[in-house]
Amino acid sequence: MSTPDAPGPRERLLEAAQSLTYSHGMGVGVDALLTAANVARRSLYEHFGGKDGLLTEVLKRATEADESRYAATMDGAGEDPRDRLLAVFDDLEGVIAEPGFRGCRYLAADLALTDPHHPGHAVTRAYRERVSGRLEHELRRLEHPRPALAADQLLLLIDGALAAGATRLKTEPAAAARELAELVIDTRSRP
Amino acid sequence: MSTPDAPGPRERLLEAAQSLTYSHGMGVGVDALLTAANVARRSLYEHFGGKDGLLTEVLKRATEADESRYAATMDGAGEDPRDRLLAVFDDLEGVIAEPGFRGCRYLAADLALTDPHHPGHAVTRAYRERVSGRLEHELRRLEHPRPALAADQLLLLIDGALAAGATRLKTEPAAAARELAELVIDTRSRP
DNA sequence: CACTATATAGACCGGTTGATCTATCGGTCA
DNA sequence: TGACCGATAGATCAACCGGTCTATATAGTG
Repeated sequence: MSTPDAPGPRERLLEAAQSLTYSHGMGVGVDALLTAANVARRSLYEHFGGKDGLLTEVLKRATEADESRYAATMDGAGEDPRDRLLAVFDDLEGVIAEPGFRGCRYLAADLALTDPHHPGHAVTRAYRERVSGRLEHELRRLEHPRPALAADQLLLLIDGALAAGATRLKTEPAAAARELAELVIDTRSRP
Repeated sequence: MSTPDAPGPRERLLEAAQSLTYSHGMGVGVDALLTAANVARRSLYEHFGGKDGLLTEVLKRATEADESRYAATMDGAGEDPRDRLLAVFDDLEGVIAEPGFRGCRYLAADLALTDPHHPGHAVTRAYRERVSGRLEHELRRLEHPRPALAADQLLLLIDGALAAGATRLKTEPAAAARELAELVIDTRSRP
């Protein structure tokens, strides 16, 4: 007889925080989070120990979601590694075009969390390495001469496109990045 | 008989704010700024009208300094437009290697200033357009087939390199970006 | 000298921060 | 029924926020 939906306070808090920390930065007040999630103050400290714990968990959740998106995007492009890589940049266009787009959530988090020892940094760092690993994996399948460097370059293009998408509305960063991504991917040997 | 140095409170405040807003984000407290600058509280409101005014002026100063750096870097590379453009990416390596490097100040500011109407945004936007204009100017001198798009791509590479430099310590973003910049610059026609 | 502008130190304001607390409500299960 | 547990609302806390204030000190100019 229990309603299958009706997420608990922990879930509501995570969802509200995921949305608010992106739109208003990591500096959002606890009160705003609690109000948006309709959750008691105490529940935050019961479930996450404090604001930092909540923020860290939010980042973890976000990375999982984004990694799933990478996987789905690439799988949706078929088996060819080249198609799978370029699909990421095609998808970027939609990401940037989304209504409330404000750039890369993880870069914003790293810049906002001044304390270098904040646990959130480890989450974002690990995420980037996993994404880089996915890119490198496809490049290896293509027998790219420098898969590690090329993966770094593709990630650089992604970060650059997200930054440009957040700051230079008139440009078309996804298309610009995709064009360069093709050059990176199709490099067969040093010139 | 007046000592030529001994900057006034306004100058001291700007310098302290320029440093602290970069290392600790735009969220630094006014007290921290005043203490670091050794300036009376009132002076801040006399000279800048408030914290927002100070932050905006800090961004303005920073953009002027960075634009001078672009100009000096390019002029130091000689007359050839190709050399002048690549010098920017060579300089990037030094920028990223600086001790307290924390990524692009202006991207961080845009992400931190949640209010879309904050006057700081206009400063950063104008700065990016001027930098893009400098790049495009050199590309035109090279008779690049698509100077505007290529300038966007070079700026995207710069932002990507700065982001990677702040978040992925092991990689060499400046060199990676420079390599791609060469491809952008040397594009003579559509493939 | 006096006048004015500018800088200083620091008290003070209302509001907000993150965090801890008590008390109560509403189920579940024995 | 009654014990228990997660969740709730909300009072309360010290600390800090940006901003205004008064009073005093200093420097330059007439």
